[in-house]
Amino acid sequence: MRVNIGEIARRAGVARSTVSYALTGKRPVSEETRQRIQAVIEELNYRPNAAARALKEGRTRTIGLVIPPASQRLTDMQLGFVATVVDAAARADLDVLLSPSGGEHERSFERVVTGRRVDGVILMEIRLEDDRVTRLRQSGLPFVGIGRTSHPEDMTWVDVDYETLISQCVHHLADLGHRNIALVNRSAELVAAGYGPGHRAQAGFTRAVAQRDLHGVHACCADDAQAGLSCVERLLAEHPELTAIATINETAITGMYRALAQAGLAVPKDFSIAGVAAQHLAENLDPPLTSADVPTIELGARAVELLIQRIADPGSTHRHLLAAPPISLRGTTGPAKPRA
Amino acid sequence: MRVNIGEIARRAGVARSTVSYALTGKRPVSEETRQRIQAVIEELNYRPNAAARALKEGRTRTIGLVIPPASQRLTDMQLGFVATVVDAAARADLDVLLSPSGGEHERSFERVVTGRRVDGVILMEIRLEDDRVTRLRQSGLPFVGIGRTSHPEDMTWVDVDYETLISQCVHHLADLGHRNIALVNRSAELVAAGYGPGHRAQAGFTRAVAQRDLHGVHACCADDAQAGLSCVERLLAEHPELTAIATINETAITGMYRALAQAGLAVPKDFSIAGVAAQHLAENLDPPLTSADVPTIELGARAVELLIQRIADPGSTHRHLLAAPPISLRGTTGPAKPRA
DNA sequence: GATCTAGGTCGAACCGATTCGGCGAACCGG
DNA sequence: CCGGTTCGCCGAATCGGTTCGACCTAGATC
Repeated sequence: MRVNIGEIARRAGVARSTVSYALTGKRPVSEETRQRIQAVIEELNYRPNAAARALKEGRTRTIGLVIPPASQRLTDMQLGFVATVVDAAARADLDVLLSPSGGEHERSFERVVTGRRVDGVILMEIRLEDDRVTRLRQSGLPFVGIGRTSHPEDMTWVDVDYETLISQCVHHLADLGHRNIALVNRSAELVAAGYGPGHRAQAGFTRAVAQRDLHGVHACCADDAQAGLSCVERLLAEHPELTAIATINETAITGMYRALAQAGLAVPKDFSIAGVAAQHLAENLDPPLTSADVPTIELGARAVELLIQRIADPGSTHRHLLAAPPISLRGTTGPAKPRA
Repeated sequence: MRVNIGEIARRAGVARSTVSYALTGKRPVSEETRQRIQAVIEELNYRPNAAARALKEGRTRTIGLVIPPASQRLTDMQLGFVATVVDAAARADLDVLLSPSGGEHERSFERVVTGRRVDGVILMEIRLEDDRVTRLRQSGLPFVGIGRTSHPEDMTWVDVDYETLISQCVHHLADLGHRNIALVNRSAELVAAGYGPGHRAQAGFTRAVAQRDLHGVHACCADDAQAGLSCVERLLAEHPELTAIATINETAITGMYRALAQAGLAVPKDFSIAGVAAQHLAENLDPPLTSADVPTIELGARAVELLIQRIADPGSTHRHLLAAPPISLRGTTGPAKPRA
């Protein structure tokens, strides 16, 4: 049942190399022979064995996509990245090997990196100090980060400019008269582990707060609605002066809404909230969130594009793309109104 | 820079085969030699080339996961399946090759199926009549469906028993006194294309409505919040007698909530709603949805398990798993109250 | 008409692993 | 001391492609 190139060659009455050339077009083959070969191929529904080809060619036509451990749910933004990476890769006739990293999944990452299973890697959820980056670098495998480390010059990446975006959120709120603003970050563990967006958002927040001479509160919050609810409950109780929230924690937003509603605060009349989120999520919240819509589609596609370039020319200089989309006003921010 | 088994053998002063045996343990190797080999391997950080191994062994230690085209957003439930499949596969030291199918991505599916890139396939989003199933069957590649066709006996699958579950939802609502209930299905195109859950949910709905002598309305609704909103607006206008909704459309639920709120209907006081959804989603909605929580973790893990069995013994009899989890009451259903 | 060129094809080497048959040395019992 | 095992290792074949050098034939060139 296993049909290989030798079988095709035999039935077509030619050498194996001729079949190969007919397929790849790397040397001319007479029209007549080509058609004979093609007929046999279609009759037997032959496709070259990917492993054999990979072995000889030294490349697998596959890229690795390293995602956060699957057990922890992906955020909407991460999901957007995965979807567009897969999409862009398929468009370039590349397959995508999914590899959860972190925790118990070290083996998977190792296999992908050192087993030459892929031609290159796209790395998500990068930490400021990230040993996966170190591993990839020393392995010589081309890779592109969605996110960047604290020394981002000597690697290729695309990233969201959380620092600027959160800063813009704060300025926007300040323009509306808010003086007491909280930043709801992602989980304390994630931030402690050196999660880049967490740190950069905090930096942008601190900067903007200082520039506008505001009072800022920083809070970490686990990635689920329940955590968002209790986090905002606590903030409201401990900081009665707060009138607005800026956040990068997509997953907790519905919980935040709930906490505000339970506290009798209407959005945006009594309380404002703005953030950085996937457009899809922001639009589908109730009410739709005023947010900087992260262009996951463009970033994901660009990441694949950059990776393809790196694979083609591993020595090329590193390129970067830092996205800072404008804030879309969707009505969750309004003039400041001191709380009762 | 490329270190292969020959290099290891040379440095360790043994034959290549000996290195191989030391690695796989398929033949005894003296402790002394083993350690010498091991030392060299660690020094050079050697890992066997996956393509070469796959070529010789005839298997890739990789499974394919065929997902709906990436451009269309995955539902929470689908995302849950992907996550748990990846997780379970990693646990079994299998890699996962992601392949979007449908639309423009036919090539990707073909590559995966006929190029022997994978040892087996998990197929999501199966239609009642599905040519991908036909293709897989004729290719002889082991596969497991998450979902099933209209002739489900001769394939291996796990699935959610939408028919029973929606029927239970209707009975639950009828028990609460509701007499006029709508089923909000997924998109008309999806149902028209023979999307199994859509048809089976409709069948269960029709059955239960008949059994309890109710008045039932069936509506299709695209997979987003906006569509949910307009769908329910329309239902409320055209069918003023409705007091409850049963649904399998996860993505549209927030929109439905919004429509009810805009119509001045409180849930569950004035209007009830129940459905089939991923537990994570149901719990995080506001208010949390009374729903049959699909055990994505168990189903995903079982699908991988069944696939591993099929790969090991392709001739084994087909097994099935039909999940019908109990309904979790979360407070979106209450006694019927005729609308004003 | 001899030489050159280009098209078309073949045969063999090669990619990096696994695996089978076999061989020498050590060991054993009789 | 000899025949038979067992242990440890080696060499070669193999998986299914790609690719390089070589060869043959026709047609073009001078």
